[in-house]
Amino acid sequence: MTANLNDENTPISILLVDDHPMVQSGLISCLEFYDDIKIVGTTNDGSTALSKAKALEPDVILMDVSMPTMNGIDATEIITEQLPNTKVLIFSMHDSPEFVRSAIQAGASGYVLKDTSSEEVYYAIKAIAKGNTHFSSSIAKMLIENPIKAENEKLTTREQVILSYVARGLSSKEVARKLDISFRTVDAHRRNIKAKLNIDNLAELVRYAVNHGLIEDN
Amino acid sequence: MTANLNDENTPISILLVDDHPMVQSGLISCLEFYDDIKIVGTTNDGSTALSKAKALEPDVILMDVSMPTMNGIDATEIITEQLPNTKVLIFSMHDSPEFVRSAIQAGASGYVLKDTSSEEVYYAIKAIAKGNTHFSSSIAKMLIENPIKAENEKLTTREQVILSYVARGLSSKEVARKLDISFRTVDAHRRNIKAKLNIDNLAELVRYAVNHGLIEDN
DNA sequence: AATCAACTAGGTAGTTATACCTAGGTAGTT
DNA sequence: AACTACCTAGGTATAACTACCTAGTTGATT
Repeated sequence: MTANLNDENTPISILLVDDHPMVQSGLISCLEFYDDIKIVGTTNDGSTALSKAKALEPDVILMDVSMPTMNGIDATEIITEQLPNTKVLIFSMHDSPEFVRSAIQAGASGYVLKDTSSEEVYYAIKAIAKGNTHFSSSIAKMLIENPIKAENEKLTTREQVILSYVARGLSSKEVARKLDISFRTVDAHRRNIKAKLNIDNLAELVRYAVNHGLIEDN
Repeated sequence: MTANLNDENTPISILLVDDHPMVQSGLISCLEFYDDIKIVGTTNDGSTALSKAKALEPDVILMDVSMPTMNGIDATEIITEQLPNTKVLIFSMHDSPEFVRSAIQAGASGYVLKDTSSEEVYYAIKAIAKGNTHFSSSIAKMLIENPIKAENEKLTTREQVILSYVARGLSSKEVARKLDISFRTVDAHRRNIKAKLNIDNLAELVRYAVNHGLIEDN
């Protein structure tokens, strides 16, 4: 619980991205205690996070997932591609396998849940700034129990799109019109999705979509 | 933005209930600025909130909704029943009509979203401590557009049972066998449910059931 | 060049859901 | 006694979903 200096003299620069003012305040008040890390900017949305990241070139971005106009996963994907020296630490309340998997595939170096302590957030920042990774213990456990599915068991991008529409209540015909494909194709995708997930009714499919973040829960 | 004294000399006592340490820290650091309110306790779960509320008898409880072991709505229902002098202000990121309606019916005096500023949280606390109510503007707008349903628009017990089976993935025939009634009857119930909820497809019905706790979200 | 995964799409048939209709029995209220 | 809400259930017809089948195109990999 003591303030540490990192190896170099310059503290780790951090950009906070979170649309909840209280979470921002909490992070600021908890992290300002450490003098080897320094918050150089804050913002509350993925798209402004892009411009701020380019302007500030922070060492680490603490990134929320659900935000207006651009979510944290999409922002992470762009940032890690354009700014290879900037590491992204996801700070989210969602612990579903799909969210975590998406974050990792988008290039995030770590994933901590919002119910973790400030100490752990600090250590996670230090770890990923050094080039390592850090995941909350429950996330790590989940990744072990629910390993990233074998390639042939995952839903493809197209299947996820189809499922998200179906779970929103669109019929196969409506999805077909939306995507400008035949309803036969939508039908085939639905069958493949259900086969992959070992589900044989629409209700469970909808619950799968809700539980895996394929759909907003309004 | 100046610190105010309230009418009496004793500040408003507040119990924080939120399972996110950063949100707690944020609220503490933002609210300690005002000397007419005082945080007398914090906890991270609904069931411990009950015991702390009884022990501390705070004027206001700032209550999160989604928490482990007991959610904020259930805790609010018990607290407002047993401690009529304690007001509950829901502090949630969920803005769906169902959550808000449940909170109000559970006896909450106000509902603010987590993306609101510390000033608004402060004013909300002051308002409900005086016996008034306070809702975030988007919540208030939503309540006007989507008014709380009248008693005759709520689902009956039988309809809830039917819906819970349907949302689990059972067909009308299967539900009929389960309840030992005709599938025609199940069908009629399904139509009535959809008419009441203004929903015209199974997917939205399932999501309604999930969002209303009619079904475990495994 | 061959293979494979993904996306595409059609045929046929059976099941299920949905939308209309009507209507009887029961329990509680006015 | 009349009214109402609720649960019950049948008829009919259409729309949607589901399960089988086959098969072409594309793009990446070997």
